Amino acid sequence: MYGVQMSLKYAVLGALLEGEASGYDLAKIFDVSVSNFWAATPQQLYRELERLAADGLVEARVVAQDRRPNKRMFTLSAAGRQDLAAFTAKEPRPTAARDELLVKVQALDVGDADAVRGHIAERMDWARGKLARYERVRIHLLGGLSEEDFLRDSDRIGPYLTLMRGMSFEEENLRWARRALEILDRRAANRTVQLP
Amino acid sequence: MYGVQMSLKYAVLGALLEGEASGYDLAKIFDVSVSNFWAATPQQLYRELERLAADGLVEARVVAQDRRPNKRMFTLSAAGRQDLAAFTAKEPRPTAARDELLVKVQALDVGDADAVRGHIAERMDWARGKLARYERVRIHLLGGLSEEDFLRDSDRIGPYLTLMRGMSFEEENLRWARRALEILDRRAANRTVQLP
DNA sequence: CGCACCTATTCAACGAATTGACTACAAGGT
DNA sequence: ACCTTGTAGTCAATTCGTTGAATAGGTGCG
Repeated sequence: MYGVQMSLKYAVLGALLEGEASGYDLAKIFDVSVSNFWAATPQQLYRELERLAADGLVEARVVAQDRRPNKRMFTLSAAGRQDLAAFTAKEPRPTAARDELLVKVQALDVGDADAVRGHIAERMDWARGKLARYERVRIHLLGGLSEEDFLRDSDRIGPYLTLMRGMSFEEENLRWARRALEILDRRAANRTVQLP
Repeated sequence: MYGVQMSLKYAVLGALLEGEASGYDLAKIFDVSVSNFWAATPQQLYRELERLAADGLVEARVVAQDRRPNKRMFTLSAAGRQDLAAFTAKEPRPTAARDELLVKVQALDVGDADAVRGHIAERMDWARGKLARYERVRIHLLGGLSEEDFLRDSDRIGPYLTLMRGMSFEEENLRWARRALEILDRRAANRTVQLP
């Protein structure tokens, strides 16, 4: 039935902990937060929801709307919740990184260093944008509480912890990129001096 | 011929900038450094090398060994080097994250919080090990020079920049994990006090 | 008035990735 | 003699991921 690469399944079940959602809703939720640690396209989500429904891990109902296409809303079933809980106890497999920018950085010395410089600068813009969106999500999660109170009293801190991770990841991205640009610029300056 | 997801191709070509290597060698190189930004299994590498050779981007020669199976050694061809250089100029696609640990952290509140705590602690051990190995690679890359001298004078800084990224990524991992454990432990302590 | 974008999903096709099993031989230890 | 680990790969099956396109009405903008 399922391969070993089944985290998408649990990423979806985990997202449904927030409440009932359509495939379209999930696509948006993934876009703003889940994609930070598990990216998925809408097609993947629709397919996965189909399977989860077939396996009884989610319950589906069709909601007719006027002025809009029908939508199917999904909720976590008791079996789904149990499956998700059991999943948390199993060893996670190590992270598999996939960053095309770094493939380009690796080859920078035989390639177009200026273009790569540009890519790094764009990555910084992207990271700043992501951080701003994360900060909004954070405010929303806290719901008026201080971080300390929230983390002590809330009965649902998982999403906050993963959000913290997303934020510090992007901050780290920025730090690295700043340093890399500094290094590239210093070298570019040296080159122009040494080649009259 | 090729899809749009072609970074593995360039990760391999980039790794061959270091010199001639067999599929087996590449698997080891990926394991210690490249996998930090582009993970690949040996099977993927063998398949990719086959294709690269067919396309004339690498040159292959069979080396007969006694007491060992034959091996095929690959070198970057002029065409391969050009292709790699052209690749660096193109827009990189955004990073796609895949971290199963964070899927578990997200669902921690309905799952086995102690087990997840354990997974985070293991991730810290892993990160510390990775950092130690990176530090050895760093010393090797510097070849006796100070970082400043190396970054100013070397004609190949790409690998150093990606290594920096790998190191700061793991350091960030550690910082996040420490904070997460702190939070989980504080909550666990509160629970035992409040449930007599 | 028209055009582009948003909601909401489905389908088809293809390419990429993952897993497990299998082949061989060598070196080193118990 | 046996077992494990390391070298150096290949093959087949299946799952996963990606892209493009089709459907179909609604909303906002100039």
